[in-house]
Amino acid sequence: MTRNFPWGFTRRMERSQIHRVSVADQVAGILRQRILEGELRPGTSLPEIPLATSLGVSRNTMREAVRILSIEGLLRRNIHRGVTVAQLSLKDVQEIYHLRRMLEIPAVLAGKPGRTDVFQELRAAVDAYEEAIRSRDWAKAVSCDLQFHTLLIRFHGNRRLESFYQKVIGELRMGMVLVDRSHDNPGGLVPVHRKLYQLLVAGKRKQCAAILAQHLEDSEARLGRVMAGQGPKPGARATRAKYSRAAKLPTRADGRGNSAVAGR
Amino acid sequence: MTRNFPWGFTRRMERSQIHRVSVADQVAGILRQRILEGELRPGTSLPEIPLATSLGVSRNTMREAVRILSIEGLLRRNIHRGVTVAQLSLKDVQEIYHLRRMLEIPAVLAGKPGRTDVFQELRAAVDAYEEAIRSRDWAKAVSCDLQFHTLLIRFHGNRRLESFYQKVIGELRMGMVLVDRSHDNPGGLVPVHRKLYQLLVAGKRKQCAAILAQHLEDSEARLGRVMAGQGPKPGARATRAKYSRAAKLPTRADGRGNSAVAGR
DNA sequence: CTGACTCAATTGTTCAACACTTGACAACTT
DNA sequence: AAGTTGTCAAGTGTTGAACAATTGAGTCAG
Repeated sequence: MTRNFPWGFTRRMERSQIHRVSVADQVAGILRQRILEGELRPGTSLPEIPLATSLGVSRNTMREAVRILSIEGLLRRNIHRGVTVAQLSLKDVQEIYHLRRMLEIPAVLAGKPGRTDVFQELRAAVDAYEEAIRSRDWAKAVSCDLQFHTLLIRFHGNRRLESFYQKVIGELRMGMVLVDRSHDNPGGLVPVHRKLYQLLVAGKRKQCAAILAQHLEDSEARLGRVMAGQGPKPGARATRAKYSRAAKLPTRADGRGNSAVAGR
Repeated sequence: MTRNFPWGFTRRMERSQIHRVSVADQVAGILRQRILEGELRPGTSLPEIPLATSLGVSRNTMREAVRILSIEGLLRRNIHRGVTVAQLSLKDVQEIYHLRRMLEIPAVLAGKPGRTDVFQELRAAVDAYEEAIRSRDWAKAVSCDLQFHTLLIRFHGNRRLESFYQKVIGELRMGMVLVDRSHDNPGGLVPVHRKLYQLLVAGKRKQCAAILAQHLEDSEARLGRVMAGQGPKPGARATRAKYSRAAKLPTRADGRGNSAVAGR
């Protein structure tokens, strides 16, 4: 239904391009990105006022943003004691991998050859993964890794499940930045993903599921090892976040510039 | 670690019983209850200011509560157009039942005889269900029904999964109040639940799973029929909620009375 | 060393004001 | 009459300031 207009726009463009997200959502998106990218480490304390002024928003707006993220599980809120970036325990990791096995394996088994769209995206994710490894961009590599698995979930064709899975994967990513760049074999997982993809397009679902199960097992074991290694450091707890007034949100008067702020 | 004190309290009681929930959470709990009980029907519009004054809280606090519920999926927020109680579509119902099959059936299959605690709670849920039917308390009956299924999920032993399932079930309940009291055979499901319970304690998991699958199938079909029957009524859309200043939150000066407000 | 007290810092909550959108209605044009 | 353009009220988004409540740390007498 995209009607064409003489001046070259379409109705659809008019609606979709215009920047129509609340400031609180944008702030939440920025914080989410910083947490997921590891700039804000688990356990970091986030006082409202400095955080708000550093982003150039009011305290109320910042509180809304913080609330969004604490409901999403990225922040932990202790009443009258402030919020901190959530911290994954070993038990959390076990729970998350239990979920992954529970959701990803049936997803693979349900992956019908008809979903060519998903297959294409999977292929793209594997390629991007390989490219990220080649250029030693570890952060992007992690993203591609998780993107691949998120796409597997799509075979279930269930929006609620997909958003739940993304939330879970987000928590995991927060734990993985704790692993930092201590990857022992960074590129080792590309062939695994490629193999999974090939088995999938070949329709060999059971074989694919078996390899996936093994892959998840390995992945959990590796993360578990790293987390056990660098246990809780009581001295370094409650790190205070440093703020720079550099990255401010655009004021309304400044214009409606960057629209690529929203998270996920 | 519950130390006893001369005046008869324990440390644990001191911490847990004291009313230490933010007002916004309480407000969210109240609204959640009203939505889930059907007092606020799907599609109802909820303007901030009257809603805030009717509960005796400030507009900001009400916005906090609304934010919580919209992230939970109970409210739908249209920017600059206000919030409405979320409305389930037929597709939503299909999605939810897909999830239920996906989560409940493996849960039953994973139900080991060792979980006597869960078995006891299941038994209690069935009994309460029967009692609710006997006393024709349909709202409570629905609660017991859903409580039974929530307990099944506990066999997975995964907190994240359980909270996700509860959220999904909450949405479903919102749809079920739409069904209203049009239950054709109200008590018909008690024997099914009892049968499920018995098969479970007997360790006959596969048989139990089969009956559960059938039960979910029937349940989805019935809900689908009812929803198809009373389709969207364009005239009755955007109903405005009526507010009575009767039910106000206790002011701080009034005391720290009711602590049973928090949701879930 | 313990316990009571003080005090600064931070969070929870409220209030009032302004900016911005939206939907509806009246006025206007053709 | 139909469509377009002002106008306006109602409601939401955001801000800034204020006050209440809680916490954690420091102080000081016993």
